[in-house]
Amino acid sequence: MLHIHNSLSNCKEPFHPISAGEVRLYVCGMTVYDFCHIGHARVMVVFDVVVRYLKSLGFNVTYVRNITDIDDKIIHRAAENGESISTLTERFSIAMQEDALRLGVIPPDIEPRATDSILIIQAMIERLLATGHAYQAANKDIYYDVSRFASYGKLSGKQIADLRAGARVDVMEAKDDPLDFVLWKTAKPGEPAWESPWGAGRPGWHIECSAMSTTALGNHFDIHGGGADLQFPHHENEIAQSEAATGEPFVNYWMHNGFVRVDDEKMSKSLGNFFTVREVLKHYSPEALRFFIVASHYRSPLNYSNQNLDTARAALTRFYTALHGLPATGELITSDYTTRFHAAMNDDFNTPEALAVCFDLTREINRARNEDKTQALQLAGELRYLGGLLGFLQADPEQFLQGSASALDESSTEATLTATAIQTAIANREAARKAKDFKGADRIRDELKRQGIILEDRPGGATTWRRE
RNA sequence: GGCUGAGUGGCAGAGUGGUUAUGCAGCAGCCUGCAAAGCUGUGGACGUCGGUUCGAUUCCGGCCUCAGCCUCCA
Repeated sequence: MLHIHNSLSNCKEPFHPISAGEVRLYVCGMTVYDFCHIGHARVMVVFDVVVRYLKSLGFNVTYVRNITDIDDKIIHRAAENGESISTLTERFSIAMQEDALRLGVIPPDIEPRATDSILIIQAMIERLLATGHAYQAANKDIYYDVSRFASYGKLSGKQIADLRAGARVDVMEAKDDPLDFVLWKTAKPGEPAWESPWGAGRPGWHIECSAMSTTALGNHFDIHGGGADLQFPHHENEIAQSEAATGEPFVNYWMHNGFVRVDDEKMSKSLGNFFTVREVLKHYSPEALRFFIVASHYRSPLNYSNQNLDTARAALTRFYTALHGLPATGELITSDYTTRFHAAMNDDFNTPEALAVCFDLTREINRARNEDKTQALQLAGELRYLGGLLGFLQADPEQFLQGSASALDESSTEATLTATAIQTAIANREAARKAKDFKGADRIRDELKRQGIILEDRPGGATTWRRE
């Protein structure tokens, strides 16, 4: 039985979908004005694992992840760059999708954009005005009236009174209450704008997710996810908007992933301490980055460091070394390892524990490979299957082991030996060994090692190689 | 200040009221011409002070430290 930690109750709860056999899931995607950083990668990978696992349990999953392509930062950045908003957002939407693809993230079923959703956003604002949950201020902006939504704060565990006490006063705002938030912003001269009953303007940030999620998934759906920083106010506001506009409960399970940190500080665009996905992928394989993310529980903080990425790479080498020479047989036979894996994943997607099972299975494969090849093949198939549920171990082991970890780093590719050159060196060493010229043989091996090539003499007499 | 969450062995990171997490690194053995890989064994831990208990790293309370949210942010 799958249990999910629900931010609404702050407890693990048994998961029951609204419609048997179906899961409808919405995740807040990114605002496209810059490249994805590791924090974005984490959201994408975490929910990719959630989706893969839900599917493996037999659920028919509808996964929606939006793209925010209009907001103040986008407007500023486009102005800074001297490019149009659509050029900027198109560029970074494509970059984001490329990054996701390289990380092995299965694309969402629906990827709505705010600017394609203006009409449904306006329709939702109309309903909120009609039911008295929103008002037009003196400056023509439309605001949500938080005081009209009794359960405001239920997701973030905040009391309206506490929020008011700590609210920062912004004299420029025309709100009735500092907690009210904008649904429709009147355009200033030169700003992008859409016509509306309330004048030309653009949607506020929160309303787009309410409009897009309920349009794609219905007024009431199963899971809504995103980074922990969105819990308040973004998700709190989404609940307020959606439930006021539809009169129905909005979401049953809220999932929030923890942050990526650098030196124990949150990685974020505003702090400027972020590493972009493409930057990291110059030095590490996408699979290593994915392993690094999955090796921590999704709600825990994740500290970014080269050392942790190196560990991830070493772990993958161990897996692929075990899989090497044990090709897929086509038939999947599962064992107790799969049972244990499921028990871990059923416990709020406990991927570190699931990985521990994979490591145990790996040891079993290594034990079996020389004694019982049939069993080894079977276990290898099981490992590939379980790895697939986490989105890795699907590559050809030889390719993984012989592909340079930094193959994407242009500066290092030119110095890399070709496979043919390595084979030649191995043949020369073999000849030296046959002639008992171990000094000569070792010289060749040391030379290869110096260039990042590790030789392994197999029991049968064959020599295999891999890159460090 | 309010509200969350966290403090585990050299590092990363799960978990549990009494019995092996797991990976990397270390040590020893097997294997090897020597290595590498692999296997076997092994050392090393639960912020702090109290309480509950036959027994707590695990439950409860105080304290200390850290992070996050309360403002754009995944």
